[in-house]
Amino acid sequence: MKARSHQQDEQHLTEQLGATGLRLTPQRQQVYDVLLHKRDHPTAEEVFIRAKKTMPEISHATVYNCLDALVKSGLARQVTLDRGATRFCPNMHEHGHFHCDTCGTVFDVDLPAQTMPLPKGFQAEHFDIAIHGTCPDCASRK
Amino acid sequence: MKARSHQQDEQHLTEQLGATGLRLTPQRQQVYDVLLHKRDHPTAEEVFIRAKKTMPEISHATVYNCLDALVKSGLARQVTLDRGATRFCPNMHEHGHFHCDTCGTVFDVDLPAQTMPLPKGFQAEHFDIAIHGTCPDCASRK
DNA sequence: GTCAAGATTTAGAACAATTCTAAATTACAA
DNA sequence: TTGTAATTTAGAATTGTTCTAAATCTTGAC
Repeated sequence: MKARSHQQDEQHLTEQLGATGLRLTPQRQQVYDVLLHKRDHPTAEEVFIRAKKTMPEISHATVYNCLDALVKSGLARQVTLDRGATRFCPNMHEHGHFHCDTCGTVFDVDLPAQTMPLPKGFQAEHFDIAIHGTCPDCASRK
Repeated sequence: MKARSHQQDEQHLTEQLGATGLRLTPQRQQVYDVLLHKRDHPTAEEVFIRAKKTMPEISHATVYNCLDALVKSGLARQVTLDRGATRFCPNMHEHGHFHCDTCGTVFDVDLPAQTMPLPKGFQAEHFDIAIHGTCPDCASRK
C-alpha cells in the first residue's frame, strides 16, 4: 500500500468530496486525518476525542456530519459489529473485519477475490463481511 | 425447508436453551414464536410490540433478555446493518443478508459454500455477510 | 408436599449513541 | 459586495439498550 503525502491526501479529499457535492472544510480534513492517523476502527466518540486534541472547538454533531460526509464520498467505511457504537475505517480496499470477541480488537482482513452470486434482480452496491472469533494473541494466551 | 410442528418447535427450544443452562419460559416461547411467525427481521422494539398482542404484560427488558437467550442458545441470530437498531432472524442456516437501501427490506440470501481464508492464528467463530443494494422490486420501479 | 436458592420477569430509571434544532459562521457565485 | 446555500456549533431531544431492585416463578433437597 503506497502512502500518500499529506498534500495528495488533501487533493484526494477535495476531489472525492466535490464529486458528492460537498466542500472540504477544516473539520472534515481534521476528522479524516484522525482516521488516517490511527487505523484502529474508532467509534464516532473516539474520533471526537482525538479530533478535539488539535481542534478543541469541534463539536459532536460536526464529527457525525464529517464522518457521514466521508462515508458518502467513498473516503471511509462504516463498520457495524454487534449492538455497540458504529466504527469507522479509512481503508477502502475490499476487505472484511475480524472482531476478536476476547479483546475487542478489530482487524482488517483480505478477502478472496470472488463475486457474490445473488438471486435474479438483486443489484448489489457493496457488501460487508464481519468475522467473529479469537485473534492470534488471545488464542495463544488461552 | 421442512416446517416443524409447534410441538417440535417447543422441544427444540427446550433442548437448545437447556444446553446453554437456560429455562424455557412462556416469554421466551412467545418471543421465539414472534420471530418464527413473521420472518421479516424485526427489531427488538418490533418484537416487543408483536409479543404484546398475545402477552400484554411482557416488558421491554424481558424481550431483550429473551432475544439474548435465543441468540446465546443458537436459536436466532442478530443482524446489524448500519446505525439503526439490531434486527433478529430465526434462520440458522448459513446465509447472508441483503438490505435494500431503497425500501429497507432485509432479505436472506444463500451463500456459496466456501471457507473464509484467514491469516495464521485467527480462529473464526462465525461470520456475517451484509450486502447493500437495490432489491428487484425497487430496481424495476426505477 | 414444603421450602430455600437461584433464575426470571417487571416497571421504570439510567445510560449510550445518534439525530435534530435554531442560531451563528463561512464559502461561493453572481 | 451581497445574497444564497452549506456548514458548524451547543445543547436539547430522541432512540436503542442496559441496569436495578423488588416481585414472581422453578427446581431440587428434604
